[in-house]
Amino acid sequence: MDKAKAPLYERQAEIAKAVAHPLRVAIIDFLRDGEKCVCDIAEQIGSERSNVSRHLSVMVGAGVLTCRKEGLKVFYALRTPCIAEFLSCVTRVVKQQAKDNEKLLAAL
Amino acid sequence: MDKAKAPLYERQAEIAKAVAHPLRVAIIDFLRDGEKCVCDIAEQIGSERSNVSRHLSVMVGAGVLTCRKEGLKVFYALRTPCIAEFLSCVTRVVKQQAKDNEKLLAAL
DNA sequence: TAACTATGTTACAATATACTCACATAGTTA
DNA sequence: TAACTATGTGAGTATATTGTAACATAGTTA
Repeated sequence: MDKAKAPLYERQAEIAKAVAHPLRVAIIDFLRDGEKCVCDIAEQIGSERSNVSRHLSVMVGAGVLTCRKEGLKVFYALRTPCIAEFLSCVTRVVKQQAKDNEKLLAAL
Repeated sequence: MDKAKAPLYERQAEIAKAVAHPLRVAIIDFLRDGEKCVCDIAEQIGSERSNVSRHLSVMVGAGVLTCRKEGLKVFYALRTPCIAEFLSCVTRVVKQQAKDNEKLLAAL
C-alpha cells in the first residue's frame, strides 16, 4: 500500500465508521435541518438517552458533529454539509442496487 | 425514529460499514481505475491474500463491489461510480477538519 | 493424472463495539 | 439549599469484527 496514503485511508475509515450504524445515520438525517439537543434526538430516534449520548460523542470524536452547550442543554450539529452530501452518495448506491435488483427480477 | 425510514438507515449503515476499514478504503481507491484480481489487490495493499479475500467478500455482500471470474482469477470492481464519489465526500470532510485545525493553530 | 496457481473457507484468539442500568455531574429553579 | 432537568460516564454482558494459519476448492498446465 502507498505509505503516504495510509494516514488518509485511516482517517477516511474513521469517518465512515462513525456513520456506519443505523442509529447514527438516523441522527445525521435528523440533524440535516439544524442543531438539536440530546433529548430531542433521543426522542426522535427512540433510544435510551445514555446510548444516544454515547453515539453522539463517537461522532464528535470522529469530527462528524460539533456540539455547543447552552444552559442545561447540549446542541449537536453536522460539522459540515459534506456529511449530509456523503449520506446522499450512499443513498445513490442503495438506489443503484435496488435498480439492479429490479432488472434481475424482470429477467426471471 | 421514522419507521418507514428504518430499513433505509439500515441499508445505508451497511454500506458505510463495508467501507469503514483502512484496508477497504485502500482497496476502493485502488479499484478506481478499473477491475483488478485478488493477487494484484493483495500485493498493492500489502496484506495476506486470505485477509484481502475476506474484505472483498464483505464488500461484495454489501453491494459495494462486483466480481467476475475469468479462468483462475477473480476480478473485482466498483459496482457503481457512486462508491468513489462517496469516498470523495469523505475526503472533503477530512479536508474540512484539517482546515479547522489550521485555524485553531493560527489562533494560538 | 499430478503438480501448480489463484482464491475461498474454517476455526480460533484478540479486540472492539453496542446496549443497559446505575450513578455522577452541571446547570436551573423554587 | 433542595429538588429537578439534561447530559455524561463506568461497569458488565452480549455480540461483532479482525487477522492468522491451516486447509479446501477450482481451474490450468505439463
